[in-house]
Amino acid sequence: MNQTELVVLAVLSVRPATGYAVREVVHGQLGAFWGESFGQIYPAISRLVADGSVQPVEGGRAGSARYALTAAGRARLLDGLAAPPVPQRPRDGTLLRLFFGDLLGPAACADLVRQVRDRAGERIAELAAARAEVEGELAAGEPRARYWLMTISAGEHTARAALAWCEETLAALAGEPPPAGPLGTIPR
Amino acid sequence: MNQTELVVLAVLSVRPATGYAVREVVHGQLGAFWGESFGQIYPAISRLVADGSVQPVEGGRAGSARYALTAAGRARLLDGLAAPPVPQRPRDGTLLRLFFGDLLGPAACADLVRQVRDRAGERIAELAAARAEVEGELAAGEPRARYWLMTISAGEHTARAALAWCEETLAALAGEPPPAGPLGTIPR
DNA sequence: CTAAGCATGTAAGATGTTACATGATTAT
DNA sequence: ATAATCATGTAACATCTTACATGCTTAG
Repeated sequence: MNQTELVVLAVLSVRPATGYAVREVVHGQLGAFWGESFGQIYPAISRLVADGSVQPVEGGRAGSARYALTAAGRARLLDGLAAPPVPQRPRDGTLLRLFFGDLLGPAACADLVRQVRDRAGERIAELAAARAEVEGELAAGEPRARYWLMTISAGEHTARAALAWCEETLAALAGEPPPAGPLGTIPR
Repeated sequence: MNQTELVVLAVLSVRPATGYAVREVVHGQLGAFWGESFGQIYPAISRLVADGSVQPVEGGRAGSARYALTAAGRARLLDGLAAPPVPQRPRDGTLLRLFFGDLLGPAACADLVRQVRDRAGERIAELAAARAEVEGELAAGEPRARYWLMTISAGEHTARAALAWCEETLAALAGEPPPAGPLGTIPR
């Protein structure tokens, strides 16, 4: 089972849904740490139907199909969740550019860092809103909300760390301008 | 130009190298935020030779070729670095499993978090060693070291944030055991 | 000599993105 | 009506991993 099939099974374990709705959940609820496109989700659902993990059920609008987990699908989901997470290949374009910052220059580097900072700021606001909502659901007696809060907290820690790093790095980029040799010093 | 070609050009901008040595640099110096396999690097070098960005030069052992940036390659490198970083699709298998933590159970979730914590701890140690080395190079007059330290600092902030989140999350997983209804309370 | 490390490359298959094509339903 | 949103799917292409096959060089 691949990662896309795993997340589709997980989403369908909550309630039956159309392919479109699965993607909505992935973007909305899991978007902070997971992404899928239609081009992956629809073929994944086809495979899951073919292997009996999932079956179409009533309840959608005409011309659309909602899918529900079968018992076999639930078993496969639990297997997949129990397997160790697949590590993701690291690929941070900002840090790559910063590592070769002497080619790009300090001003362009500062621009990149400011973009990271701004995105982290927006992210913190989004996560605060999500936290408020999920805390409400927890208070309303939704026991899974306690797990949802852990993932929100992960995002918050990460975003705050990014913010702190950005401030530190912007100071470093501004405070020690490139050794362009101020008049009076003799570069050698 | 794709991301692999960009990083190959960037590495070759430092000094000419074999494909094998490019990969060594990517793993060793950039490994904290970038990854490439031979299956990507060798074809990328072929394409860069074909389009004149890179050319074979003398200096390797027999049967191997070292490659150097051409003027055109340097121009393409600067273009590529100036382009906005390509955002990476998020895919955190640990957070996915935690989000659906009620399916996996609190004990398995705690195991996952402990693994993240242990990896973060190792990472902090590695980064401390890297920092010491790069600070030495900065003191020895290597001006690019100041950029290298910024990327090390990013790793440190991220790893410390991960550590803090893990401790918090382990406490949450242990402190509020699953609402299995202690004797005396009436679940409804 | 022989093992470890240096070095190159390809082929198959998995994975993932993007754009396109199509059409139903709902709200304004 | 008509625009926005819901909904499904495919085809082309790009990307990436993994395993395999091969052989040189250097240190012990």
